[in-house]
Amino acid sequence: MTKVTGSLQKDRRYWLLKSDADSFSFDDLWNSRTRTTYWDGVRNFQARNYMREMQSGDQVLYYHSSCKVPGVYGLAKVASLPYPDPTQFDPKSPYYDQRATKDKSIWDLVDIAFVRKFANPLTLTDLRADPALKSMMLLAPGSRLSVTPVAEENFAKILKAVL
DNA sequence: GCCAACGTTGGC
DNA sequence: GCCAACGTTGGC
Repeated sequence: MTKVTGSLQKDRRYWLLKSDADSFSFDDLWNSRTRTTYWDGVRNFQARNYMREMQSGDQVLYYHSSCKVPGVYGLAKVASLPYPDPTQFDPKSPYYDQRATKDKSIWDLVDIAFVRKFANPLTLTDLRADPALKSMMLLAPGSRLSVTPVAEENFAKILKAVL
């Protein structure tokens, strides 16, 4: 019997990350000293599981939610392997999780680095207007996941539309 | 600010 | 393991 589990894992190298524009926008990332941030505070298991699949260099669409014009505002990339989210251990953090121990991290994160800003965002309306993008997880009815994989062809289409 | 959709929690 | 209650998300 050959064990094939590992090789069957889908090769996802493109992602969409949602950020509440009020808390940390793409401009905040641009204006930060290192132009890199750690994506803390993910507290949804499915989102976490996607994050655990991330590899350094994966490309990231940076999406603003809960704002006047929701949409993709810039391009970023994964700049680390997944590692424990330190806020889960901090009783003073709103993201504190008392179930987590240093030996058993429940919530993981990756570093995200700025790549480039778009002259104009590709808005949610734009995304919905393109039938080719209909399969995007972001656009699924009722979808609230803050971390979703993006198919390579969709990623290419979005970049082409915006650059 | 509203509200529909979703995830999580906890009583049973 | 069901499911009601609750909290959160996020577009509008």
